[in-house]
Amino acid sequence: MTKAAKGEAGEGRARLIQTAQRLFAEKGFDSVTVRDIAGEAAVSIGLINHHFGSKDGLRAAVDDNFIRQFEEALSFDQQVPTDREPTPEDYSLTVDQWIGRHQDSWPNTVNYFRRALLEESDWGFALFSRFYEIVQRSVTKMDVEGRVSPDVDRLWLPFLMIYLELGTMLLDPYIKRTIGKSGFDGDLWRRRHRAYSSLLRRGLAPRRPSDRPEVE
Amino acid sequence: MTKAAKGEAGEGRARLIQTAQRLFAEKGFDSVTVRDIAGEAAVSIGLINHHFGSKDGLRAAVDDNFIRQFEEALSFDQQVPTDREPTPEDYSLTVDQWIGRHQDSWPNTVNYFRRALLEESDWGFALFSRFYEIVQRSVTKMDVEGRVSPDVDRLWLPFLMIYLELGTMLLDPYIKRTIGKSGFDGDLWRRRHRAYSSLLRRGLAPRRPSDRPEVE
DNA sequence: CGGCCGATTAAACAGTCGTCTAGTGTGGGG
DNA sequence: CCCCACACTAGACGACTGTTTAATCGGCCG
Repeated sequence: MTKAAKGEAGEGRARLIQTAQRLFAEKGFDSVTVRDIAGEAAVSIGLINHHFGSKDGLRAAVDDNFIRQFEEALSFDQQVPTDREPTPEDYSLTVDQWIGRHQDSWPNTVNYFRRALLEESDWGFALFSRFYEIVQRSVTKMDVEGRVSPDVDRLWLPFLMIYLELGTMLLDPYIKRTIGKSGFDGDLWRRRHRAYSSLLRRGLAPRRPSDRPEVE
Repeated sequence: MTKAAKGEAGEGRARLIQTAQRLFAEKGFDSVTVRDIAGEAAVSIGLINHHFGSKDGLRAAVDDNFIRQFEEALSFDQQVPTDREPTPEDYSLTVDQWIGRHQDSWPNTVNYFRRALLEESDWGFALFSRFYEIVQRSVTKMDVEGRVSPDVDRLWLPFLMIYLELGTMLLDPYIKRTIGKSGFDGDLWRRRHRAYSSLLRRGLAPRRPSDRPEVE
C-alpha cells in the first residue's frame, strides 16, 4: 500500500484501535474521550472520525477486532483429551486455559471482556450467548453420557456454571481488594479451577456422609 | 419543621434522593444528568447543589440511604431455623429471600445493587465485604460441624458461593435475553435456589456413580 | 411589624464533549 | 509531469455537562 507522511500507512488507524481497546478496558467507554485516545495514540482528534466515522464507529471496530481474536482463540482451543471421555471439568478447563493464556499475552483482554459484559452492549450479549452455547453443549453431552444426576435442574445448570466461570472475571477487582491478589494470578487461578471442578463433581459434603441430615 | 412554598418542607430533597436512586439504577451514574434528575423529580436543577453540594454529594446521599436500608433489612433477616442445625443452603436461602423480597417491594433495589458492584465504587466494595463476611462465617460454621469435606479449598469456596449468589444479579439482563424471563421471577428464582443448593450439596454426579443413576 | 433564614427557582457560566470543516502533504497511476 | 486520492492535521462549532449566581417566596423569632 501507500506510504504516509510519517511511518507506515494505516499505522494511525491500527494504533487507534489498539489504544482505544486498552483505554475502554481500563476506564469504560463513556469515561474515555476521543481526545484521550488520540492523545495516547499520538494522532490528531479528527483522525478518529476520518477512519471510523464516529466514536461509536471506533467502538465497533475495536469490538470487531476483539471478537475476531476471541473466535480465533476459541477455534483451536478445543483440545480436550481424546484418549478418554471428557470429564465434567474438561469444559471449564478449556475456558480457564483460554482466560489464563490470554491474560498473559493481552493483559487488557480480560478487562475488556469484563467491560463488555457490564455495559450490556449488543455484542456483550453475543459473547454471553457464545458462552452459553458452549456450556449448554457441554452439559448436554455429559447428560446423554449419564454423568449428570437426573434431578439436576437442566435450565439453571448452564447458568450456574457460567456464574462460576465468569465470576472471577466480573468480581476480580473485589477479590484483589479482599485477598490482595488477582484471581487470575498463576497459582490462584489453578487452585480456583481445581476448587470449582471439585464443587461441580461432588459438592461440599464429605465423601462418607455419616450423619449428614438428609433434607427433603 | 417549617413549611415550604408547595407541599411539605424537605419534600424536594426526599424526592431527589428517590428519583436519583431509580435513575442511577436504570442508567448508571455517569449517564444520568442533573437535569434528568431534577426534571423527573419536578424540582429545579439548582436544588441539587443546594441540598447536596454537588452531583457527587447527591450520589453519596443516595448511597447512604441505600446502605441504611440494606443493613436494616439484613439485621432482622437472620431468621434461619433454630429448631435444627442450619444446613449449607440456609445461608443462601437467607440471601435469596432477601433479594426476592426486596425486588418486590423496591424494584430498583436489585438494579442499584448491581450498578454499585459493577461501577466499583468504594461502597460497592463495602457491600461485597459484607457479603464475603456473611458467607465466610457460614462456611466456617459448617466447617467446624464437619459438613465440609476436608479437601475443599477453603480460600475459594466463599468466592465460589458468592459467584453463585451474585451471578443472577450481575448477569440478569443476559438471562432475560436468553430465556425471556428475569432470573428473579417468582418461580424461577425458587427453582434457581433449589438448583444451586443441590449443586453445593452434592455436585452434578449421580448419587451412585457406578453405572446407573439411582434415585434415593 | 421587620428582618432574617432556608427552600426553591430561573438563568447564566465555564468547561468539555463528539463532530465537522478546511486545509496540508505525499505517493502512485495516467 | 500532473493530479487525484487518501492519511492526516489544526481549529472551530454547537450541544451538552455540572456548577454558580441572583432573586423570590413564605414562615419564624425578636
